[in-house]
Amino acid sequence: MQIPRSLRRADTAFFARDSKTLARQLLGQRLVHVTGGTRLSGMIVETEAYLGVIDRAAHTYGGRRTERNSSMWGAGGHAYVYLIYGLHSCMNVVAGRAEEPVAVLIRALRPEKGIDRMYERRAAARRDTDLCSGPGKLCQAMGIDRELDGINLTGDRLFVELLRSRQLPASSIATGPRVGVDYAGEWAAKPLRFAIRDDPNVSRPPPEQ
DNA sequence: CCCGTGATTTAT
DNA sequence: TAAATCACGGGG
Repeated sequence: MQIPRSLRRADTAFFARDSKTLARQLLGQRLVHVTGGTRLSGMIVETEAYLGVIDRAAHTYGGRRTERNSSMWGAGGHAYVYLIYGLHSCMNVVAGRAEEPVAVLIRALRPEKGIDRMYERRAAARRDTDLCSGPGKLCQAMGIDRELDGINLTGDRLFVELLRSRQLPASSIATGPRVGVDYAGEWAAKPLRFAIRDDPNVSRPPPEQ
């Protein structure tokens, strides 16, 4: 089968931008994990931007630099994967440049390849929209865990395929406050969550603006 | 609504 | 060294 010429991989330059722009730019692109000789993939339909040292909701707020968040301090184009609530992995795409600890949380995918494998990994899922409709769910379905923390996203294991060269029109992007950051004061309300409007795989539709 | 679950962070 | 926290998900 012919691979479309337009299908290129996101490179270092693609990731080296501010996290808010990258969060929008990632919508409609494809996340791929090659594992155990098989390919699992899904189209990114929901993201959140984390703005680094100024952002009270970010793990790097105030310049915090710990063993857990060290991937966020590296160059853009690497993964930041961490465990939350002792149970669930969450995957971020590190944006910007080294020493600028900004990232984009991947919150939901539309499952594409390896859907049968995803069901095997996620016993609780009843339909396709249960597979990747949340940051923990998609990591479980895609087999992404802390072993992949710090991995280079321009390599051959975990990467982004660009399905569109332009970002989606603003009219098809829903925005809203980020999820689960109520502790973050004024930063909790900022519209830093982005989703493809009306996509059934979104973890929860952002409130109407 | 509540609760599991445990690494990480922060307080003492 | 101890306590609190937590970018979540599943089951009532």
